[in-house]
Amino acid sequence: MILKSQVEWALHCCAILAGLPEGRYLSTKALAEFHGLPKEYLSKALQSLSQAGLVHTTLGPSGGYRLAKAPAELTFLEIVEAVEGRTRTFVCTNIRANNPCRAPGYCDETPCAVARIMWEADEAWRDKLRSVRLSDLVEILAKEIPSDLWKRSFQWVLERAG
Amino acid sequence: MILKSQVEWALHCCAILAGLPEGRYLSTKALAEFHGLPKEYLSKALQSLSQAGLVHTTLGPSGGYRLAKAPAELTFLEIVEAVEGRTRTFVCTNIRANNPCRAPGYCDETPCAVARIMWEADEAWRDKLRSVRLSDLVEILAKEIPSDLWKRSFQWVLERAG
DNA sequence: AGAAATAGGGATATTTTTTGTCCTTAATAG
DNA sequence: CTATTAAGGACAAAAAATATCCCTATTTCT
Repeated sequence: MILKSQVEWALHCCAILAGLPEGRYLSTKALAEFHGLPKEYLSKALQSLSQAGLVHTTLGPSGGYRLAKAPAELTFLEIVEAVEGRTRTFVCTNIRANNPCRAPGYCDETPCAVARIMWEADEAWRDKLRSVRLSDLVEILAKEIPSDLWKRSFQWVLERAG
Repeated sequence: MILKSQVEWALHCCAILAGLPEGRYLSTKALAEFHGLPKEYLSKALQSLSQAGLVHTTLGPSGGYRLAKAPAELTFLEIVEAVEGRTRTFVCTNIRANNPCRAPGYCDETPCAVARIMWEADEAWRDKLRSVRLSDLVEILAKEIPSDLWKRSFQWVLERAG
């Protein structure tokens, strides 16, 4: 069970978009080139962000993506779920229903105990992701990325932002 | 990203094995029949439990599986990891290394910040699973499964345990 | 000794998911 | 009018999940 690589891509892209000046847009092409990713496929991840309402888009030359809200209002969970979906990581197929000792028409009232426990763990994972904001990531990056690289990257993005 | 169905199977099988009297064994055949699962494939999940040292096995008629330790000493995490593996759910492909602004030979000192955050969430998931023991599950099941069904199931298993 | 049942594990097949490419359409900027 | 963009559908390739089949060594029972 491994998350799609698109999750990683989306998070890094959002980090870049977080640094974009107000009202400007960055294209799939620029984001793909910056991260060394296949443009067409990255596009699917960005479309997921768009459909989830996390980013705004514009068409035409100088078009592209920008965040739909402030980095402090955008959580990791929102980004992860936009790409990966909201279905729980544990799926209960209710195999207890196959127990040969059960009465034929017997119907369960509560979800399976195994599933409930697994879902609690799933929730713990989501709680953690919900507690981290995009702005937290940007703060960390600003601290640990060498300032010259940080500046050059910022400049690189600005030159390509519509 | 969804866990293998074998995880569900392994958890349910361990719950059954937890009720097995000291020194007795239950076969793949019985476990598969009880849960309505494909015997050959379930066998792979049980082999994973065996390789992880969570269960003991014996060969021959009356052979099968029993827990290698008390249900109170066996955590959900151990079972899940035995089947699903111990690799983290988020894999970092270090796409920051593709940044065109980086100096050619530049080498990162710390893991990517995005990965660190995702791994923390992964740890939260594992922490939760580690906090639940197989005996906790058995307690819950004992409470919510109708007592006649519980007894019949126990009997069913006993009749097939070697 | 022989027959039957078992776990272990290798080989293979099928299905689903992930990853990726290609192309068309509508919108936008210059 | 042209170039560029996002959106999205169709399709292809690769990887992973889900099986199935078969052989071997071991154990139990007769």
